[in-house]
Order: sequence, then C-alpha cells, then structure tokens
Amino acid sequence: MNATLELKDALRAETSVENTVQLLRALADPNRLRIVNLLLYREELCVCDIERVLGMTQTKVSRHLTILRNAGLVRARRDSRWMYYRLQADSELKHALFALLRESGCCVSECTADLAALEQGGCAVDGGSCI
Amino acid sequence: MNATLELKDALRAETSVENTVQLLRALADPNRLRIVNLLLYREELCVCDIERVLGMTQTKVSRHLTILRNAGLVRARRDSRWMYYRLQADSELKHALFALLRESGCCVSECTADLAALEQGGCAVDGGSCI
DNA sequence: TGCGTATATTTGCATATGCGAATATGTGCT
DNA sequence: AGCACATATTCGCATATGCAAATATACGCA
Repeated sequence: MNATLELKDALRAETSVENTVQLLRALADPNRLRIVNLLLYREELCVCDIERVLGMTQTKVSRHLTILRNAGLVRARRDSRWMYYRLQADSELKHALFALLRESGCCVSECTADLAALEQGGCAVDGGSCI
Repeated sequence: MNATLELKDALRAETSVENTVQLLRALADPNRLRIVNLLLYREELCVCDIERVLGMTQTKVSRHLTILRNAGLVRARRDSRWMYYRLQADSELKHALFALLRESGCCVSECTADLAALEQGGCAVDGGSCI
C-alpha cells in the first residue's frame, strides 16, 4: 500500500456527509472565508487584529469565529485579555480544504488587500501557517 | 515557471471570495453533496435515477439540481423526455473541489450505500467521471 | 473594589433556505 | 388533439442565518 492509498483510506474513515457539510457550511460565508484566509497566512491572530484588518465590527468577528470554532475549523487560546485563534487542521479533510483555499487564493482581489492590511502593523505572531 | 506555479496562477486568476462562497454554499447541503457524489462516479445521470437511488422526491431532486446548476457545478443535457446532468469542472477551483470530494469519499457510510444502489440497475451511462 | 479593555452573548428584526403539495411545462406517442 | 411520462416551478410555511445594538463576561491594573 502506497502513501496515496493510505491518505485516501484515512480520509474515508473520518468523513461522512454530515461532517463534510458542516465544514463546507462554515466556510461558505464571505466573512468567514476572509477570516480563514488571513489565518492561512498568519499562524495566529486575535479578534482585534481581524476586526481591524477586515474592517468588521467586534460583534461580527466574534460571532463568525464562534461558528468556525463550533465547526472545528479553528481553535482558540486565551492570553491575558486576548483570545488568539488559529486554524485547526486536525483531520485530513480539513487539511485538504485549507490546502485548497490556500492554493486557490480564493480571493485574488479582496484577500490580497486584506493581507496587505495585515502587513501594516498587526499585533499577532507573524509568518507561518498551519498547513 | 513549472506546472505547479501555472496551476496556482490559473487558480488565482479565476477566483474571488464571492465566487468561492457560491461554490461552497451550493455544496454545503447533504442532498446536494449526495447528488454530486453520485456524479463523481457516474458520468451522467437523469433526474429519475437520482430520485430513485437517493430516495428523494422528484421536486426535491429537481430543486437541488437547479441550485447546483446555477452555481455552475453541473450542466444539463436534454435527451427526449430525460434531462441528463453531469459535473461541470470548467474551472480549476471546481476541479479541485471535485477532486477533494472524490478523494475524501465524503461519505464513508451514506454514499457507499448510495453507490451500491446505483449499481442496481441504473438507467444512465455507466463508468467514468469528469475528473 | 472599581475601572478600562477585550471578547462573548443576547435580542429583535429582516432575509434566506428547505420542505411538501400543487401546478405548469416539455416531450413522445397514438 | 389528447394522454402519459419526465422534469420544473410556484406557493405557503417553518426554520435558519446574518445583522446591529445592547448587554454580559473575563481579565489586568490601580
């Protein structure tokens, strides 16, 4: 059995229609897709970073992060007053989805601007990504 | 420039947040995911095939196929009284999504049963797939 | 304890989505 | 034309989703 087959088997074992739908639904929103896109290029970001970079209200960012967290696409870590979020690629399907989004750019116009804004003095850990 | 870079560029050129969201939203439904899954393994299926294999009403199948068609994920061909649907992988992003779904199985339990039902006397063209 | 900052949740509302039932359209056959 | 079959659309309803505004919670600091 080669590596490709092993990957395929691992994917089959973990997936179900409902599980896949849950992940797709969580990603199928422009706000959440932009948030995930930022996290593809920054290992970790706090709510206020995302709020500032994407120009969304705090309520909006928090709500969408909660949805992403409930879908298991991100995980949170508290550091003092700040909550830091990062992608959670803890299954082959999630990993494949993140890879697809990263490769697709998913955002030639919008997200390029988002990433540029991120460069302008984000307070988060820079570089890296989970995939 | 190598093949990988060319693929990446092609993806970036065609994608936008709204376009990606439209595709994800269309896929983010259990009925539609099961329909797409069938089409990953059969080149072409008519509405009555899907209706019978998935045990859905005609109205339901038709409505969800319309949504998939509006998203550009499938295309239809009329042959006499029958409408035949097939996947439309006419962009790199769609191609990547179909490949991901096919590799993921996306359906270890449910879709295996669907595909087994499909083997039991479907009236459609068999074998093959668009990807 | 009280204050300021960071984040989360609730509330009320508008819109979107999914469903079954009924109906309409399109096609072939007689 | 009229009937039967295959598919599409409309309608009314229930539920889900997204939003802003207001409020609540959590933490650090004085």
